[in-house]
Amino acid sequence: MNLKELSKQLGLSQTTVSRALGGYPEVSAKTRARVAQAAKEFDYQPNKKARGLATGRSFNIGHVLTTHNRYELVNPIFGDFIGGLTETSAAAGYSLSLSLTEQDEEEATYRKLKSEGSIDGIVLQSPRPNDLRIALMRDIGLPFVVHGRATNVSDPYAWVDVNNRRAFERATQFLLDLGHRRIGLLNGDERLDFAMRRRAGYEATLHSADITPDLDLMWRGPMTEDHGHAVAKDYLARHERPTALLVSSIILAIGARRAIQEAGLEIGRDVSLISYDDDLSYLSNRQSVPVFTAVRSSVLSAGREIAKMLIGQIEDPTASNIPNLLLEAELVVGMSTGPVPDAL
Amino acid sequence: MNLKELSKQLGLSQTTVSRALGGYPEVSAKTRARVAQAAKEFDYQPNKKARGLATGRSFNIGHVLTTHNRYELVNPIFGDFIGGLTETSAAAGYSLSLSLTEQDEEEATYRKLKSEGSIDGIVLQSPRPNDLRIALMRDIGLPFVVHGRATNVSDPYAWVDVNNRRAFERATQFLLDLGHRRIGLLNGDERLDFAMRRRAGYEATLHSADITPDLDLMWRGPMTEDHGHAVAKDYLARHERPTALLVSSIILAIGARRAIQEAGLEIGRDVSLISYDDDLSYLSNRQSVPVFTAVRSSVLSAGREIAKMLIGQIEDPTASNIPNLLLEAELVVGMSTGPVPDAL
DNA sequence: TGACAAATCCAAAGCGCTTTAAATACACTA
DNA sequence: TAGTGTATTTAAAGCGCTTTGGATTTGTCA
Repeated sequence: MNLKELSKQLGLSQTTVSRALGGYPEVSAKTRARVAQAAKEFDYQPNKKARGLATGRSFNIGHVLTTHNRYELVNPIFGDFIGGLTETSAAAGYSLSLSLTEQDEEEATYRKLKSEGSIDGIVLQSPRPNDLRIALMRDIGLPFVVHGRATNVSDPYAWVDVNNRRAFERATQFLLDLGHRRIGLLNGDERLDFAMRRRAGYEATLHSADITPDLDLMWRGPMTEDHGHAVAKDYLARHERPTALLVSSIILAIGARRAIQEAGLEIGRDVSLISYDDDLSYLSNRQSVPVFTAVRSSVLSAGREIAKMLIGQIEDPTASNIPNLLLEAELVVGMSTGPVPDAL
Repeated sequence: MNLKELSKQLGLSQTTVSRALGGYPEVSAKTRARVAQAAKEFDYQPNKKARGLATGRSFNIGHVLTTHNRYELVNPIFGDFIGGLTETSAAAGYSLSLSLTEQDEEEATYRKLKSEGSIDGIVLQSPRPNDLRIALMRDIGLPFVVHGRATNVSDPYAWVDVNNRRAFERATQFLLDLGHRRIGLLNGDERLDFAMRRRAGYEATLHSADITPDLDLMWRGPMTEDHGHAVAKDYLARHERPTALLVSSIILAIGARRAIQEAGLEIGRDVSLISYDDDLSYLSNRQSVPVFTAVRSSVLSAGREIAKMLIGQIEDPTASNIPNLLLEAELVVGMSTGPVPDAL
C-alpha cells in the first residue's frame, strides 16, 4: 500500500492525503479523519526512502565503530551506550545506524556517510586530544555530538561528558583522607581524552597532598578483566606495595579483586579499591552497601542525553547555541575501601 | 555531486555513468575507466535513498530491541553480538539499523519496518518456544535469521545457534566425573529457548547418572553479577550445600565467585564452578590456564555468521534451501573445578 | 446577488537513482 | 558499397514521497 493507491481509494489527491497525514493545517478536519481512518485500515506506512529522498532527511542517526585495535568493542560500556542511544532515538522516530571503518579510512567513511545521505547526524565517541573528526564533521556539514571532549580543540562543538577529572580528584582525595599514600592507578587508554583527564585528576590531587605520583604505580591500557588482574598482581608483588588502587572501570576492578584475593589479602582491609562505575546494566554496583566504593555515572543515560541533544540539533539547525552537558559522577562508599592498614 | 552533475561533466548520459559504476558489461573499457576516474575525482557517492528507491533495497539490516524487562540490554553479550553483526554487515556494504519497540507493539514494529522499506532483512534474537515472530516474518516477507532456535516451531527457518544442550551435558558430565553429585544451576531466563536447552542438558545428564535434579538447586533469571552473587550465597548457606555450580554466563560466575570467597571457601577446591563462556571481548577467559573451567563459544563470531547468512539470503532470494548452523561449544578446563571434597 | 477572502484541494515538478526500450556507432562480411 | 550483427550509448519512465503554485469551493458581507 502506497500513497498513490491510498489516495485513489479515498478519491483524494496524493497531496491532500500526504498533508492530512503530515498534520498540515490546510486540510479540513473531516477529511483528515477520513484519511487517518483509511491509513489505519490499510496499514499504510510512508516509504522511508521516498520520504527521505523528497525531504533530504533519512531519520537515521549514525555511529561508526573503528576496527583499530578493537578498543571500542573491548570497552565494556559499548552495549549500554548503544542501548541508551537507541532508546532515545527510537522514541523520536530515528533508527540508530551502525557502520564500521578501518582506522586509515576514517575520513572517507564519514564523508561517504554524508554524501550517501544515509544519516542525519552522528555520534562521535572516544575523542582524543586534537581529534580531527570534529573539524571534519564541521567541514562535511553533518550535525554531531561528541561523547566526551577533545582537549586542544578550541572551536566549540556539542558534547556530553562526565567530569572525569573531578571524579578522579574526589576518588583520590577519598583515599587520601583514609590515610593512603601509595595509590596505584589502573587507567584506560591514555591516548583517549577521558583517561587523560582521569589521570590529571589523580595526579593533581596527589600533588596537592605533597605526594609525587609514582610512574611505577600508573598503568593504562585496555579495560579488560585480565588486564585488571595482571596489573594488580604486579603492583601487589612490589616491595612496597600500594595500599590502595584507583581503577577506571568495574571490569578492571573485578580483575584487580581477583588478584588481591589470590594474594591472600582482603579487599577493603589490606588493600582499598575505588573504581569508576559506568552503572552497567549487567554489572550493578547498587547494593544497599555497594560492593565497590566508586564514582558513578551511568553511561546508558549519557547515551540518552547524547541522542536527545543530537536530535535537537538535527531538527533545529538554525539554533546558534552549541549545547553541552557536563555530568558529575557521584561518590558512593562501598565495602572495598577502608583506612590504611597500620603496619606494613 | 550527483549522477546528473557527474554525467554532465563527463558528457555522457546518466545511464552510461550509472552502468559504468555498477560494473555492467555494456560499457566500453575506455568509458568505464574515464567514469571511474571522474567519480573518484569528484568524490561521487550514489545517494543511498535514491538508489534504494529505484532498486527496492535499503542496504540496511535490522535488529529490534524490546523494552520489555530490559533483558536484552542486561544481557552482557549484547555488545559483542552487535559488534559481530556490524563487522560482517559493514564488509558487505550494509549498515546495521537498530530500533526499539515496546513489548506489546512488537508485531506493529516489525510490520512497519517492512512497509517503510527501511531494512532488507532482520536478525531475531532471544527466541522463545513457539516464537510468533518467525511466522510473522514469513507472513511479512522479510528475510531473517534467528540467533538461537525456537522449540515447537515446525516450519523451517534460518538460524545460527550453539548446541546449548550438548554444552551443558558436557559441563555436567565433567562435574559428575569429578565426583560431584550436588550441582547447583544458575541459568538464564528459562522462558528463552537457549536457557531451556541448557537446563534440559543439565537435567538429562543428572538423570543418566541416576541423580534426581533438585529444584532447590536450580535457579534462572537475569544474568547479572549481583544475581550470581545472591544465588550462590543462598546455595552455599544450605544445610547440604552444593559442591559444584554450573552457571550460564561468566558474569554470573563472577558474582558466584564473590559469594564463594565471602563464605571463606576456595573455588576449585571447596566448590567447583563451571561456566558458559561467550568469549566476550572485555572478559577474556583465555589465560594459559583459564580462570574458569567453561564451555566456550564466541558470541561475536556467532554474530558474524548470522550476518553472513542473512546477507546471503537477501542477495539470493531464490535459493530454496534454508540454511542453519549449529556451533559446538568447546570445553576448556581451568582453575575453577576440582574433585569433590572428601568430607562434607 | 455578487465580490472577495478564506478554506480546501489538486496537478505536476522534483528528490537521485536504476533500468527498459530504442537509437546510434562500429566492424565486418558479401 | 550496401547490409548485417554487435557493441555502445541514450532518452525516458518509474521508484514513492513532499511541496510549490494554482485551481476550486465555500463562506461572509455589502
